Amino acid sequence: MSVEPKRRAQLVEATIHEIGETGSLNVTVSKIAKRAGVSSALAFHYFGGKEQLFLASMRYILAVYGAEVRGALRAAQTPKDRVTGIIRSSFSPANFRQDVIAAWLNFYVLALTSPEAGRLLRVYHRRLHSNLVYALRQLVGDDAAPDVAKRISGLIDGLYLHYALNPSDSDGEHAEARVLTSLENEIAAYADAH
Amino acid sequence: MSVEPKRRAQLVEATIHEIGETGSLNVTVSKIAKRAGVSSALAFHYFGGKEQLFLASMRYILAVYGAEVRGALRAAQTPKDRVTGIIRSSFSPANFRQDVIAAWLNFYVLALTSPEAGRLLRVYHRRLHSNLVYALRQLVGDDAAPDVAKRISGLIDGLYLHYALNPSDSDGEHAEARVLTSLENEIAAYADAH
DNA sequence: TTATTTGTTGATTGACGAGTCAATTAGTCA
DNA sequence: TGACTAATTGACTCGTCAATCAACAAATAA
Repeated sequence: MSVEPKRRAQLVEATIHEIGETGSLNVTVSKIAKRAGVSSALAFHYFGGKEQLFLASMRYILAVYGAEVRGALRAAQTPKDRVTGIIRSSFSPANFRQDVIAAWLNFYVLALTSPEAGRLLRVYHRRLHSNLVYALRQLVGDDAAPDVAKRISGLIDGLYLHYALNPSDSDGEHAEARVLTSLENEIAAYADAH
Repeated sequence: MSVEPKRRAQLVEATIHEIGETGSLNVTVSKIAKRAGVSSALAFHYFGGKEQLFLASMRYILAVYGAEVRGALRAAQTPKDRVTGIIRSSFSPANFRQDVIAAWLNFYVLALTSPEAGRLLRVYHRRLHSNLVYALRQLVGDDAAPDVAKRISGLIDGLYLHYALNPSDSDGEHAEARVLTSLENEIAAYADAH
C-alpha cells in the first residue's frame, strides 16, 4: 500500500487551508508542507510546483462539488427536483467555507493566465450548463432551456460571489432562495408563452 | 500648477495596464513606475505602498463606471430606461477591457483580506443596489423592488464573470441581452401578480 | 542673491521564496 | 542477508521585490 495518495491528500488539504487563511495564492510551499507535516521538497516531488499543487486542490474542490450534484440528481424524482438539486448543491455549506471561497476567487484570477486553470474552469461551466439544460428541457421547453440555463448559472455564480464577499449581509440560504425564485419566474414565463 | 495629480494619474493608469498584462497583483512597483516613466521611489512617495496604489486604481475604475451610470440615468426618460441604462453601463466596453477585468477579479480577491478593499466593494454593491431599487419601484412595486434588484445585480455580476473568463463563449452584448430578458421576466411576473 | 519647498531618483538592503539536489532513511523482496 | 526501490529531507542557490534613504534638481519665495 503506497503512501503517495495519502501524502497528496494531506498536501491538497493543507493548501486549501493555507489559502483560506491568507486569502490569496501568496502562500509559500514551505508553509503548506509544514501544515501537512512534511518537507517542502516532498511537495515539489509529488506535484512539481506550486501552481500544480493549487490546481490539484481546485480539482479536489470541484470533485466534491460534483459528487454533491450527482447525489442530488440521483435523488431527484421530477425535473424540477433536478434543477433545485443543482441549485442547492451550489449553495451548500461546503461551498461557503472560507477556504473554499478563497480558493474559488483565486482560481478565477489564475484562470486569466493559466491555460490549465482556464480549461478546468470551462469544464465546470460546461457541466453546470449541460446539467441545467437537461433538467430544464421539460420545464421550459427545448428551445428556451439553453438560454434559461445561462441565466440560472449566471445568477448562481453572481449571487455566490455576492454572498462570498458580503457574508454579513446574508447567507447561502438566502442566495439559494433567490435563485429558486428566478426559476419560478422562468417557468411561469414559459407557461405564459404557451 | 502642481504636477502631482498628473503623476498620480500616470501611475494609476500604468498600474491598471500592468495588472492587465500579468493578470495578477504580482506586479512590481518598479515595472509600474517604469511604464509610467518615473522611478519606483516616486510611486512610493505618492501612494505609500503597493496596495494603496492598487486601491487608487480601483477607485479610478469605479469612478469611470459611476460616471457612465450617472450619464445613462440622466438621459433616461422612463423607469425602464433607467434600469436598462444601469444594465447597459455594466456591460459597456470600458468594463470589458482586459485590464479592467483583471483589476476586478484581483479586487475581489483582495477584498477577502483588505478591509479597505472590502469597504470599497461594498460601496459599489450598495450603489448598484439602490440605483436598481429606485428604478424598479415603478416597474415591479415597492415591495418586490429590493428582491428583484438583488436578482438583477446578481445576474449582472455573474454574467460579467462568465464573459470575463470565457470571452469566446459570448460577448458583452449577449450578456447584456440576457439580463434584459430577465428584467422582462420580472416585470411580467409582477404584472401577473396584479 | 539666498532660503525653502516640491519633485525626483539611484543605490541599497533586508527579507523572502521557488525550485534543486545530493544524501539519508525506510521498506520490499529474492 | 543483501540489493534494490520508494519516500523523504536539509541545505543551498538564485533571483526577486517592497520599502527606505540620502542626495540632487528645479521651481518659488523672501
